[in-house]
Amino acid sequence: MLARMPKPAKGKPRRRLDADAARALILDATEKRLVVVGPSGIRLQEVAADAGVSHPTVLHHFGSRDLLVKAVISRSLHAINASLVTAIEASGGDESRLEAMLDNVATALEESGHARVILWLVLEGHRIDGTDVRLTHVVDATHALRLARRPRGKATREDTARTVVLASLALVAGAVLAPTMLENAGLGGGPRSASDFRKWLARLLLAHFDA
Amino acid sequence: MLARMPKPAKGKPRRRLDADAARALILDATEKRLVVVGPSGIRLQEVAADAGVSHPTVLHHFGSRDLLVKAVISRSLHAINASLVTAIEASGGDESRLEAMLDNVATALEESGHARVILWLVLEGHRIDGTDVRLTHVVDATHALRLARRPRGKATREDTARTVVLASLALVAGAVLAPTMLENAGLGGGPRSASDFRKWLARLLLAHFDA
DNA sequence: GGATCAATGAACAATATTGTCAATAGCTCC
DNA sequence: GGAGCTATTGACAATATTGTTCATTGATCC
Repeated sequence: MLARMPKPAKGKPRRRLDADAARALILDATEKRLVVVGPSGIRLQEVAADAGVSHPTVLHHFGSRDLLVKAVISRSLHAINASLVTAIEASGGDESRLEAMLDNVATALEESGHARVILWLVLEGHRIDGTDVRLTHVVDATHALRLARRPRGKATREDTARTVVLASLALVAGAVLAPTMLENAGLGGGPRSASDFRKWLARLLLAHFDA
Repeated sequence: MLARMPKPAKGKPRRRLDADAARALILDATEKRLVVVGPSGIRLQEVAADAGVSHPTVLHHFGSRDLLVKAVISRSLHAINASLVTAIEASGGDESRLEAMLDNVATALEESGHARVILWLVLEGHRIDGTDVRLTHVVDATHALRLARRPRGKATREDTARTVVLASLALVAGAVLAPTMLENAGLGGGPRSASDFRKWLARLLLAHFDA
């Protein structure tokens, strides 16, 4: 007895999207939370509210909170990969434009909070294997350019790989703590300081390539 | 009526520490959690279990979860500062030992998970102002050594500051994602690879100083 | 030994969060 | 218009987490 209270027959209009659109909408909201609070900070109610649905709807489309998180992580990693590839390719093959390339990658990492996502994932112990982020391609391309620029140089691929790793570390970490560190080191604050730092880094790396 | 059920007079021996010892014990347990799961991942029950007390005891000593987290963050930042200072001082003033210094700082950042704590804090939006971490001192010391080494050089303090920032970014970020990145870049995995990378970085920075 | 003080924990309360279920309501096809 | 499908949601359940209360108990002081 006392069957579940039937609805009072109120008429709040209900929108209905097809499954794919709903999933995309929810994933968008989830990704925003991912950037800000990380995987473990994602809350179904907040995601649902941001997406403009109720939280059972989220569960209906993704099965569980865990599956939702996995889905958004997977989608984010693909997006990160794509944005990095385009950022690098947009800089052209001219390595004298290394500065522009660093700027492109840096903005790609900062906007949409991709750098934050990478750090969240690493801190929380999620695996980021070669399927997700491909550094070897960057290394190969960079090394080819380097050899083309200095045909007689005795630059090893190992050296180029380490240079790429250094730049990656600086850009990923820089996206979240360069402001703090630059300010703290006596260099000014603001985006200008970070931009100048990248410019300086580009010159440093080029000088290393030319050494 | 029905007053709270009195204890069944069981006799589990109860240890009793003075407040400072208890606080230290609890802070130790909290810091371990901080390194692994970050500030927002700290749970009173887990901390209490690790410390061997009940969770009301934790609240008794710290007032609230938030105050506990603030206390452990404050203590961790002081510890980080101290360990970095000793790591740098232990490397001596000889800048040809830059490699040793980078190794010392790197191990200081990795052991006890100090690098992880720094990144957790930045990601979760906690302020790390100049009171906590002092880079200007490192910059000043480094610049003085640089000038002493190359008295006629026209190295600016700005350049030295940027070099220090680059090294800091590489070491902090490297502590958590160097293994992934090195492996991903085609350089091997394991601590050996990271150590080689730091050695390479030391040579790069010294070369820059000598340029 | 006895009194006093503080640390401790069992039980409870309150809220947050995830997940379940069944009824409702858009949408498409006929 | 009607039937079928399923996206949607209100209500509920179950657990997790933080915080409170109070009796107990270890330690110190006299």
